[in-house]
Amino acid sequence: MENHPTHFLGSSTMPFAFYLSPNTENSHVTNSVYNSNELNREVLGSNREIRSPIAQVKEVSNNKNSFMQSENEVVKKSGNKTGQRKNRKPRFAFKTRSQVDILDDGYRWRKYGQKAVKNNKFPRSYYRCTYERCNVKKQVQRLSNDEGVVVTTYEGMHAHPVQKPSDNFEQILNQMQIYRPK
DNA sequence: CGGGTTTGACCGGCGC
DNA sequence: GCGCCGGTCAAACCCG
Repeated sequence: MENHPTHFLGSSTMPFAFYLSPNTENSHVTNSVYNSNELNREVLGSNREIRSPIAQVKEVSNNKNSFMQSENEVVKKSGNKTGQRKNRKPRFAFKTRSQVDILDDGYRWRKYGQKAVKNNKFPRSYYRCTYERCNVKKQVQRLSNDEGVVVTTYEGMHAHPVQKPSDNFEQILNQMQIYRPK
């Protein structure tokens, strides 16, 4: 994983709807935030040097999901010439304290890979949105030092409605959707 | 049978 | 160039 300069997003710009489904009753979200340094170390298991200065970690003061954006701007590494970076999409990650790995966010995901993570006893799972031509991906992984915490990283944004109807949780969904930027 | 998961192979970027 | 590493592919497999 390369350097992803991180831009912490305020809670008013949540790019996707998120809600907890009835079968994740053991879940509740934490309110701590990682920047990409910590992400690299703790989540991605990388101990390589951090190269890019990033936004400060900010504690979220409410009880909502905490998340961050890791944006793929062009960051010139030392001695790098013309940016031959490829299409890296923005990433949004947040931590959730949950017993289950699969957080139901209303979209349908198909798992396409799983990899062991260095310095982590838990594997990382890769998912892709099954909506036609929707390219949103996410990866889910559990922290090895705090196995009650699940980190979900979204890549890209859905440009389509949620596919899964939510019965009595629809209100929560709608509440969360007010944070969607136009 | 259709859709999702598993899992080893494969690929491309990067550091040495 | 070589090997490591994160990410993806895809065939086999599983399951309702």
